[in-house]
Amino acid sequence: MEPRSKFWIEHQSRYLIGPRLVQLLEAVDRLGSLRQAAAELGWSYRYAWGRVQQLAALLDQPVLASSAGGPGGGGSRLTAAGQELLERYQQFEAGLKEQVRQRFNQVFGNYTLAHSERPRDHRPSRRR
Amino acid sequence: MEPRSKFWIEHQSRYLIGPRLVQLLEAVDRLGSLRQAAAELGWSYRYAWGRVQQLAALLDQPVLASSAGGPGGGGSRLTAAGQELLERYQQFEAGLKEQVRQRFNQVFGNYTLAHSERPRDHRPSRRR
DNA sequence: TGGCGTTATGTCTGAGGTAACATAACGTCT
DNA sequence: AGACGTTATGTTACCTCAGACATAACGCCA
Repeated sequence: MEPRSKFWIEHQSRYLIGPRLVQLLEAVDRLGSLRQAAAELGWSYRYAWGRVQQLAALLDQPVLASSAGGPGGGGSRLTAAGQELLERYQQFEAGLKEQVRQRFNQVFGNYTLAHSERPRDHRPSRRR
Repeated sequence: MEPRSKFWIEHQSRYLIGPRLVQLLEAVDRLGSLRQAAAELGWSYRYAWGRVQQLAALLDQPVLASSAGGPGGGGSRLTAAGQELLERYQQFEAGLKEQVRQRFNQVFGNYTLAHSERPRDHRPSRRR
């Protein structure tokens, strides 16, 4: 048994950013290209572009500074706003998964799935 | 901006239980009827039943002890296994949301959505 | 015996999120 | 001029899952 958790941030009750979009921004930052970043995550470029646009619309400012054409065909870099949001989210999420894991171990450390125990009051072979 | 989080537990990489299913089990425990519990959460009985079956299949043992017919038309109670899983999950989740909120405030407490700042190097009116 | 409220189960639909397909435009380099 | 790799964008298809609909069976009670 494994604990799972997900953390994200909303703005005006609309999804702003979460772990997957952050992964995308990290990849763009590292690779300098939205297309390459999408490919690395196994996303379609179209989808990745849409996610970035959605974020930019909610922030009311661009997340990527992009150019089509030019050396290498063009590329995308993070804007200062995109960079800052990325870094803040990374700090936000850092360690939280570990806290979840610790609490899970505290609570479920001595838990055994009961089919390894002998059941006491169990009607015999009443399988549906 | 609001932090959001979700916690659940998997077993053999398959979804076992999370906040919504726990809500259902709590309601069954309180009301003594799966149908009434589903109604309280706004679920269809069919859907609630399916969720419980899925959990039981993964646990390899029943979660509810049910009877059709009888006083009140029948009903469902939690099995000991269901009860224990419910209680452990409740302990697991308790307080975690608060920890998330605290970390969010630490990291984003002084964050201002940038359209309230004056941008420095911004091409004028380059709207798409 | 018929009504009632429940459990049990098969089947179908709808919505959201993801991916795929198809273009167009851009700028550099050969 | 043409090839290349990128950004930009509309449209379509799909897949999962939440939920609805329909039906049967059960056991008490009037």
